[in-house]
Amino acid sequence: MRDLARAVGVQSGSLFYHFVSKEELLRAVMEEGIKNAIQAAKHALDTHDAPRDKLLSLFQAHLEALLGGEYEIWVVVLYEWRSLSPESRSRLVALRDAYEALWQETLHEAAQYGLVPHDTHLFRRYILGALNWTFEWFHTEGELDVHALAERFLDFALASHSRRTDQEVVDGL
Amino acid sequence: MRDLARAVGVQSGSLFYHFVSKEELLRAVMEEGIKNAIQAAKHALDTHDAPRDKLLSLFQAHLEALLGGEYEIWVVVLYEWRSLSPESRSRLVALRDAYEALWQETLHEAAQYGLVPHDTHLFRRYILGALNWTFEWFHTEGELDVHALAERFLDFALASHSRRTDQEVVDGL
DNA sequence: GTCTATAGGTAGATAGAC
DNA sequence: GTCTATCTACCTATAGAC
Repeated sequence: MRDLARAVGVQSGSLFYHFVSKEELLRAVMEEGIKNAIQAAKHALDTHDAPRDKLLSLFQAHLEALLGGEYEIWVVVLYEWRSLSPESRSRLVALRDAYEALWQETLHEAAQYGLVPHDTHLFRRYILGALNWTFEWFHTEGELDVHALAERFLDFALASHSRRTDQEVVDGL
Repeated sequence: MRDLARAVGVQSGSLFYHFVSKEELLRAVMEEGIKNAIQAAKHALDTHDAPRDKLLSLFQAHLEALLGGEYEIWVVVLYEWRSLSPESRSRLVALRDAYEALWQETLHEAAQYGLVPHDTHLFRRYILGALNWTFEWFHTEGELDVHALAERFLDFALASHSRRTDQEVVDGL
């Protein structure tokens, strides 16, 4: 709390006028991060139509949020769940579920076009794991840019399917 | 430190006879975890020959270590790097690199057989991200067992390549 | 090697002046 | 809304007896 107070230029006690406790402040930060991610994902989906384009834009929105510079927000959104009370956690779980529902929907549609495996529930966890873990190593790779990374990871994810011809996809193979 | 002391049945001060500081204890725990993972991975690789079998056994060894019950070790190995001094971190980075080198080697061989993409460096980060993130959700999925999960994730990873015929693989396509 | 006791420091949070 | 001042509790680590 003292570090945060210094960062915004007030005394540590002053923060408790705005947040009743340290945990409430943590929850507020995490909540804002997830809400922003939801908005970014919705915008990405709204501006694309083809299933593969939707998927790529989701990959890009996710990685841009995570790696785009707001390190401090994401380090807590990713790793401070264990510091929350059950009540705070519940509120955030609801938001996270809303975010993952956007993925679920998009993956479900993609699966119907043969782009991804049909077990979209497990595949979603697989993909989001690969994406979230970039937070641990991306900053050490100077040469790679976020958009390029999204495309490479989408290639990895679609591998089997994207190699099939368009006609095969139409045929439902 | 008091919690740990209570868990082993001594007073908190007694722990400092065995470890000069809290950080040294943390480092020792993390080090043991990674060393065990390296041994498990080496054993897995030693007992399999075919590239796909080696890969599957690596997936299984990784997930068994991570999800097999030693929750307390892995929560620190995965998430307490930021608590270490640069010196402690360096020692652990060396160990982690040794572990990842085993993956790199295995993936390189698999790529030569057309099982995985040729950019094994990025693909390794992609796969290990998906695997490590299971730590966040696996315990909530009562029905799934670790070995089955390894197979499903390997399917996701190999998708494109495993669908090709054996002859195509031999031909190097 | 473990104990008791405690030093020295920091944490979250509060009270009341302004 | 922010300040100063401080309370209470906790933390890592140490000293010296056994």
